[in-house]
Amino acid sequence: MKYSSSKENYLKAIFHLQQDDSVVNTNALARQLNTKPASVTDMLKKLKAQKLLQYQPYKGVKLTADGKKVALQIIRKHRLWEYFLVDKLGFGWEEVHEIAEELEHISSRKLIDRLELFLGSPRTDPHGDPIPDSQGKMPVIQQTALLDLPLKKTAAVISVSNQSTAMLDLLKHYHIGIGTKLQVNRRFEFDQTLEIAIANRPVFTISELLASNLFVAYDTTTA
Amino acid sequence: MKYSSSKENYLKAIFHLQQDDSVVNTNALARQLNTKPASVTDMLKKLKAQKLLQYQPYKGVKLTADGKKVALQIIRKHRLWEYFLVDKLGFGWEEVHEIAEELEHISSRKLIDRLELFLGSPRTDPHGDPIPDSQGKMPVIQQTALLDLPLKKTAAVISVSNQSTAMLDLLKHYHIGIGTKLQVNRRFEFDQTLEIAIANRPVFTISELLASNLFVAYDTTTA
DNA sequence: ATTTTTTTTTAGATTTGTCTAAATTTAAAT
DNA sequence: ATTTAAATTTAGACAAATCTAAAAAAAAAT
Ligand SMILES: [Mn+2]
Ligand SMILES: [Mn+2]
Ligand SMILES: [Mn+2]
Ligand SMILES: [Mn+2]
Repeated sequence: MKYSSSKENYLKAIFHLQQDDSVVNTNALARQLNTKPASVTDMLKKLKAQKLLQYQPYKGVKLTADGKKVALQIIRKHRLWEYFLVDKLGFGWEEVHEIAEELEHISSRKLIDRLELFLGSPRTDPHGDPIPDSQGKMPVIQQTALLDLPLKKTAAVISVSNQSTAMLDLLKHYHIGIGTKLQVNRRFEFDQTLEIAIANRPVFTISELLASNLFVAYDTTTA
Repeated sequence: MKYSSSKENYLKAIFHLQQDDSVVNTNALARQLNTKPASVTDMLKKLKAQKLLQYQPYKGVKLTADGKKVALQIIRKHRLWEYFLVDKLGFGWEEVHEIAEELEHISSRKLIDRLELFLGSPRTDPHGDPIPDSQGKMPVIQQTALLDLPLKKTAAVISVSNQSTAMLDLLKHYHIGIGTKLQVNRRFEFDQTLEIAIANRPVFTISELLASNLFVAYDTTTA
């Protein structure tokens, strides 16, 4: 029931790359983990021997129920620590990911359950991603792409799908974060740029690329 | 400037075994680290190559200034995390050591400095041991062995030199912890047992072995 | 001063996780 | 249907950290 940091990172990466019941390829994994395809193949054999994933040579890989369970515990730890770093220690949301990559491998179950309580059982991490509960159940958060938001409708940013430092830097520049309330004034046809309005601030425009990575929630009750 | 967990554990163990400028032997280190003497020799050669310690075959080992600096940073992290676990997450002081053994290897400097601030810059950990500051300077805490405490003098427990689970269990049983105020009523000559009095509690006796591992502070101003 | 015991080091293996280079399989293009 | 290209796996090597068994050095005992 105890796996190396390396194995935990593989399981987490596979989980993230695995949409629905699709299969994950060796090269994609190697890219995600900053390693070489040959190393991935080696590790897949070991994880298969531990029944954490299904794997047939050349045919890609998929987590078993056991593998998913482990992955979800790592994700739980990662996101709770991120919340701690931002909410309790005052870190910016763009600097916590790296540190959480280390903290997520601390093994004490009791520690993480108490941490959750201490934090007040938050439902999402600082990037808006849902935090699995201690059973590994991850709440599905209803979200709409910012690109699909009707004009002039106020909505709150609830998650960002790309969390690269470059992207988070840009969001910081615009002062956009999880919970920021905004609306789309108009769409410019020429380059698909969006004009954004935030209360008490001058309007500004953002690129389609940025918008495509922002997800929002808004009141859907019929007026 | 970044060392493996294993190397950090070696440096910390040597630091703890090294009184004043004395030399540490291979066997003592092996015992402390739950490893074999042959493994210790291997590692000492690597640490010497990194100039973290002075080592001549058969002649024992001693930390260099650099080695001490690294050891003190690990000790700082260990004790701050222990404080966090007890003070913020509500752990008992006897259950935090193991978890801190893992947390002490998290590398972010910024994390530990912010943690210290968040905790209010405590001067000692839950076991009464002093916490080195970010420069690695460790405050010396004036302490007296409980065995040397004059009879009927009230004193506060400030540290325990043996932190085995067995010992901490026993202290828990007696409801003795850091900060507990007590006095020694009398010493029994036959087995050197001490009779202890704590306000609002029946008196009880403790063994000489236990007493020899307890350190206290008391008012030394002349009456 | 030898002999015996203890401590420490060396020699040679092992495990885990990684890599490069070469071989193999699968997929795409002609 | 071949040929070419891309993806994946194998073969062999390496670094880190550990171990067992044997050799060597130092310390203790006679
Ligand atoms: Mn990680
Ligand atoms: Mn996150
Ligand atoms: Mn440790
Ligand atoms: Mn402690």
